Amino acid sequence: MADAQPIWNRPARGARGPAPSHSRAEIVAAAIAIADADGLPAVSMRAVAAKLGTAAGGLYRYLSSRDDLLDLMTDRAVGELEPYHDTSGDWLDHLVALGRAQLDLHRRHPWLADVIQRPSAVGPHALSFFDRCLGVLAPLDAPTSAKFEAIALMTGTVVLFSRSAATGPNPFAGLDPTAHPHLAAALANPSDPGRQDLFDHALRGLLRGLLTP
Amino acid sequence: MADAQPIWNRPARGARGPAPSHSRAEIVAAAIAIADADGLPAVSMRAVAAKLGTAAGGLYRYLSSRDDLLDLMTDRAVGELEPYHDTSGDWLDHLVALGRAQLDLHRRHPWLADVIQRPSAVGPHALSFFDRCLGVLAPLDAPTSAKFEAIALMTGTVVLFSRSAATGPNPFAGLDPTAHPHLAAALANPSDPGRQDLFDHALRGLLRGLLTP
DNA sequence: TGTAAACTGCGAACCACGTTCACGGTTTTA
DNA sequence: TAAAACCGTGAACGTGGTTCGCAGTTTACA
Repeated sequence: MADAQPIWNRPARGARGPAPSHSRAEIVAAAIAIADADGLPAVSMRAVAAKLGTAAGGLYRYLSSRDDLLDLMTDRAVGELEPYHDTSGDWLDHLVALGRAQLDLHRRHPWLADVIQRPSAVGPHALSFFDRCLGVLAPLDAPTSAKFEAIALMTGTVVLFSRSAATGPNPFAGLDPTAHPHLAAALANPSDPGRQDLFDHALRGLLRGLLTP
Repeated sequence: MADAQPIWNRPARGARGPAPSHSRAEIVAAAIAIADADGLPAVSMRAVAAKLGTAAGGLYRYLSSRDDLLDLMTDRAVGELEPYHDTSGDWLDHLVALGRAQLDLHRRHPWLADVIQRPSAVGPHALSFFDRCLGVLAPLDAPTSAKFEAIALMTGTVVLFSRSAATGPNPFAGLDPTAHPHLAAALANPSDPGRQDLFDHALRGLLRGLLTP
């Protein structure tokens, strides 16, 4: 009953009692270090507590659930996108640059793709990012709903490319060419252009298609 | 060591011994029923086994892990998209129609969004769907990589809309207007056009932007 | 100043989960 | 007919999130 509010609006500690040995920031940092090194499944309460030299149950003095921890991790990582420098020039260039920064962030923290979609993970830094994108789009005359979709799908594109970079060999091993003729034909000719600016090109096309009449 | 192959290439049973009381199809149907009713976390081995009136350990005669079960569930659900009727007319209209069918599928099985991204979930029906999309795009003169991205992002759009329909109230409750001015302004004027064809419009814009020079 | 309330870290415990295993019974192969 | 392969069962293992009681510590208040 103590957490009717999301964790960002909850105070870290009360007034009485001894000073805590740790802090939310310290716990979140340890959890992110584990996730960066060994992946999200390795982020167990016991592992995080062990990295801090404490017991698992003690973490619940600082958070009320593992989901809270994931939310804090997410928003802290998103905070690495700041500070945002000033807006100038074309909105499309600017938004693509924001998307590329987001992609870099996801490459640094591959676990982000697995936690970022949960609604509870929208924290203050995520709001700042969202607000920033809307600011870039402000001079554009497009319906608000279209701008919302565009930003959401930009993140979707980031997740897509981040995941495809982290995945192993393609899942099309040993498929039947007669059953899937078009797929076989497409895989036959490796007409990949420069893999470098594939992301830029895709994101540009997406945004232009979504925000241009 | 028995499952070096993905589960679709593994035989269901051996030659000797008594006839099995169940089948993979029956198990998958029970699991899907549970997921549809109570969500993906409710799909535990024990719950699926209980619905079949058997013990949890017995399921491992048919599958080798819970991930296998999720893979089978995914591909079976994707199979509901078939049969595909003949191609005719504009490629864009056709692809949007495929996307809408995909969205209907995700509304019927909201848990799909949480399992569809895993690489191991690409089964024969998913390959058929992919091949079908490529067939629709065949007359189009665009690089293969662009077509792949477009199809992947189409699925991303479906997941986005499916999730936003399933999510509760918006996560922008009680935000600080001074900290996020653009966001507050955007939320102030409810300029939502008809929520009906929002998906169609977004998907059209996305595909056109991605596949048009 | 003293006492009660609120807080701290700690460890044991609970429960659910995925998975394994030995067992007795059943069907096929040789 | 005997051996081999398979079946379902139920108990068990290990791990995970979470709860709880305990003893010690700090603050608020009379």
